Amino acid sequence: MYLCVMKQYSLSEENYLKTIFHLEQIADGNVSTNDIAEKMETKASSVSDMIRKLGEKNLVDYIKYQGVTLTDRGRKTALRVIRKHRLWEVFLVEKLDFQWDEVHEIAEELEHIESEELISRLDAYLGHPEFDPHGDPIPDANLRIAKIEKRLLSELRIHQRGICVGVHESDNDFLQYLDKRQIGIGTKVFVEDIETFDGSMTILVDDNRYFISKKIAENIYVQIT
Amino acid sequence: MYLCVMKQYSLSEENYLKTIFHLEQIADGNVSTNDIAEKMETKASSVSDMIRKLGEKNLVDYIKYQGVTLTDRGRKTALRVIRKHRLWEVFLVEKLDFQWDEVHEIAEELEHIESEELISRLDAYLGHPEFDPHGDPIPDANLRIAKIEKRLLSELRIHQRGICVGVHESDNDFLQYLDKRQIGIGTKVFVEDIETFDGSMTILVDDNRYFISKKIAENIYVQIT
DNA sequence: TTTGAAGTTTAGGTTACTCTAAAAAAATAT
DNA sequence: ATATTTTTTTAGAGTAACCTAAACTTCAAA
Repeated sequence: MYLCVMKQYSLSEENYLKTIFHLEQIADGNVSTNDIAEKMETKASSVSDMIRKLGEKNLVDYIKYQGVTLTDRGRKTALRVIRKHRLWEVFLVEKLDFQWDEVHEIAEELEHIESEELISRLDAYLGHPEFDPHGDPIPDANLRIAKIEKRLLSELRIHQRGICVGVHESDNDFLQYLDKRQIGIGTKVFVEDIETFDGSMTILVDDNRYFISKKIAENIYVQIT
Repeated sequence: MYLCVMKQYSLSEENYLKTIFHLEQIADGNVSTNDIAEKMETKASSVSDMIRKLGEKNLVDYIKYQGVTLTDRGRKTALRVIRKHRLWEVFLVEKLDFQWDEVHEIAEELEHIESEELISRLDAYLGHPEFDPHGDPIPDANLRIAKIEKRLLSELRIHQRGICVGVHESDNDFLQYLDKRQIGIGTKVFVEDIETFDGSMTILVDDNRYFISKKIAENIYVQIT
């Protein structure tokens, strides 16, 4: 019996699949060429080329001018990469003491290391974590991914309480902004006041009172408590 | 003050430098195109192309038809890659419980991950190891590499004792051969007899007597005790 | 329903790396 | 010293990924 595990997909292909996966989560329908190009900081023509190729390999369903959707195979491949990315992030933070705003770029590289065995051992070594340092769920070995009841902090009403469970865009500057205020995954927040004019909020975190813009509130996920 | 750490060299360039470094260790003079081609399992013409390019980038000194030597810059780059490779091997064996014959291929990929910070933290996490699982010395942060008094087991004379400190070629089959006989780094061996005809040896390891061919003995490094 | 703008694809070119085949240089044997 | 073999380089071409510019669809406003 032969179990040939060879290089399946190129670095570039994996990155496209990952991006398409993320865009599918937001825009419910087909993902457009332009959206992919923007997210990947490349040109639409390059994207066109690549999705044709991904189509031929049965990783996406693609009709010209109509955008793409991942096939089952494509989605699984994307999830495998995302699993690796998030596990490495946990490793970097938990074992190597990186800050949560320092790990994304490194994990972008590590996520393309091939070995299945490596990932399964890493997963065990980390104690099968369910969430990465930004609160995003980690697909398990069967690529099943937890869905949690979360909503944006900006959706909370006055005097509601919540626990911070994640961030929307993990931009480094934003993560540092949170760090400075000691806001992280698990932090309890209380909405003291909401400015109806611009949607900005006054929140209580531990014994501190912070004034945050709507844009900030739209970037933090909470679970209502 | 700006410290711009950008992608210095391509995966392919790094692999060439590493190979040239290893070949320089063996053949004392210039390294030939053909030797590089053979070691890298590629064609001499590809090598010619690449060393011209490495020459232009001041990573090797290259005179046509005369082979190459690494420049200081080239050697440092090679050592940086080797440092990463060996540290990752330690990680895989010590933390993820891989066997010493399972780590080479994975480390071949991991060695190209960029971040200096990552390596410095990994190094600290592993306790600044001096040797990798095969007994090869790990260059330190300043790229200094330990030299140890080692010689091939085949060079020992009858009735001499030694401690196994490394292997010459870490071929997987060979490593498994050693595993089966419980021979590893630190194992004490005693040369009971040498067959003058073919150089094969009878050795004592713990309470076991093994008969090994000259080829095997030429692949094991020992320190005489 | 046309028409212009926006979005998408195609055509053709660039770069990095690889290859085969042929030419050139160096080493070796006669 | 010349001929033959080996080694090395060059020439020319292929592939993957990217780009610009031009052509083609689609969509939406007039």
